[in-house]
Amino acid sequence: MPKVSTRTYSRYSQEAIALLGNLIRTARKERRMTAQEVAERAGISRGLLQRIEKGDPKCELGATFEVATIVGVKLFDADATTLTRHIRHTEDKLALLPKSIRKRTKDVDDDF
Amino acid sequence: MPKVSTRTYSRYSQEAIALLGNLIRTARKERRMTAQEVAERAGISRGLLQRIEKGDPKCELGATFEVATIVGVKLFDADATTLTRHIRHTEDKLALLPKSIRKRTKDVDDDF
DNA sequence: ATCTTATGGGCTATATATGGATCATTCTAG
DNA sequence: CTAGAATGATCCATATATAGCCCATAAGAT
Repeated sequence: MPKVSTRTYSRYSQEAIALLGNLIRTARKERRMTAQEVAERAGISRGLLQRIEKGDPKCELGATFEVATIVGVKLFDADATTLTRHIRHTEDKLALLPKSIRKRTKDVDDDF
Repeated sequence: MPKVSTRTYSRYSQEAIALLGNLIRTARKERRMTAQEVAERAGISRGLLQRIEKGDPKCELGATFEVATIVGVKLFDADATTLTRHIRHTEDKLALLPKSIRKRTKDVDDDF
């Protein structure tokens, strides 16, 4: 019983993924790199790169980010060091937040 | 013969993924949402959400973006409509770029 | 125009990510 | 303090993404 994978994506997610793919393809061409070239550098197959550039949601997060990095598309537009700083910041923030979230037993009139 | 998957990730990619995970977890808690809750809404398992928040590169791109969207972490900080506009823009840009990249036969002194 | 290469698409086998269950632990609310 | 819930971690079965072919076509260079 195959239990087909029914996973849906919100419009925003789809658009974001598609945009990322477009940015990657554009950056790659601007840098005059061949698909084969980038794929090799990223340690992935050319086919996977194609899917990433096309905006296929079912790709590995790591592979996608790696490719983006290689062609110079900055996620978070910041260098690695800055990212590290941001990470620390979020960690600090996390430390202040509750470890586990408890759902209100008594509905103290929530948002709506 | 298993031919173990040896895929490496640059420091930048790792940091970016880790940061994204942290942002997601932080946002989730700020919104007082339980892991179970978010996972259900995203149509994924709690285990996968855990890995996403932890910054595991081997997650589905779509699942990750979907979760980010649900907890309100904006990739590209822009609404869906704006993203669509950006996509069109990159498409226009792509139209101007060569369809296929030819590697220079004669090395006409490149950038450096 | 021709030659060469990059790209796009399809196919299969295999590695692997994911769902789901379980268990221990930590945390929160009362 | 206590009860219940959320989280973290592990394990297994299976759905599925990926590599690595292939071929056809398009597109750039000469």
